[in-house]
Amino acid sequence: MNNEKRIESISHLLKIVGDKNRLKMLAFLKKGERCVCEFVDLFDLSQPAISQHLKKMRTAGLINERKQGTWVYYRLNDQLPSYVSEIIQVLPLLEAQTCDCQTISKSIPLETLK
Amino acid sequence: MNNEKRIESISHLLKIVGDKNRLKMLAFLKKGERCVCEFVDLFDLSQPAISQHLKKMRTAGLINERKQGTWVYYRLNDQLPSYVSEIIQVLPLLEAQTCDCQTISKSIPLETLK
DNA sequence: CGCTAATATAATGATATCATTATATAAGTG
DNA sequence: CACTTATATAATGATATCATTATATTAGCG
Repeated sequence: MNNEKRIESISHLLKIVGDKNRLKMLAFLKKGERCVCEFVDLFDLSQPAISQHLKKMRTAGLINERKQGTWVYYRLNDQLPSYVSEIIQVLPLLEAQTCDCQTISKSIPLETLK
Repeated sequence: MNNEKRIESISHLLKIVGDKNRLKMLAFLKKGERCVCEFVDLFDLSQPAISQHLKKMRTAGLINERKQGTWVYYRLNDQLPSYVSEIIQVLPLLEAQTCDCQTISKSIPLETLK
């Protein structure tokens, strides 16, 4: 890849990572896999906005998805470019703010309840 | 600084760094201090556009300036956050494409010619 | 199979970003 | 001090980005 293309690809990835809400989502994923509905509960954004952010990050290779019935789980890609890993490292851990039992039960896959 | 503010400040910096032309400018600064006129010669951008990009990067603390007569020189700040250093490290070296003697003489401070 | 819940996509409007042209500032020079 | 050169700032238009509302899709369930 020539320099121009290389710089463009870095730029593209940094634009995906650089959005405030997406950074928060990445911070939220630091502790592990999360269900879409957890983002919807935690973030002050509409469900379509969440879905679109997740799609951008998935398309850019930042996160991976796993579908389980109606639910979709996302996790950090473990093969990220070093400079992206470094960014994620400096992000604070972001936890769910409130202990909303309904939310939690919704986010647990059926199997684990059996 | 709370998590929200911290994430916002990271986001802000990544947006400054994430622009394609600014990334190229940072790549161009990897080899050392450069005069504004060198950017104007090398980049396919108007002089005001260059000036505005440099200002954004200076305001964000990415680069430092040194004025010498009419000329203004910029260099990478040597105290960058780790994740920014990492980005700059992976940038390819960007050199002036053509050996334009007029350009070079313009960019050399008077003293060095005496 | 019809209903509900979870998620995705489409359409659209608001705002941010970037580039350009025009103009200002400030230093050097005859 | 008028003129030129280097750089910065202002004004403005084009495009990109982001959020919302509306709608589609898909899985599970009675």
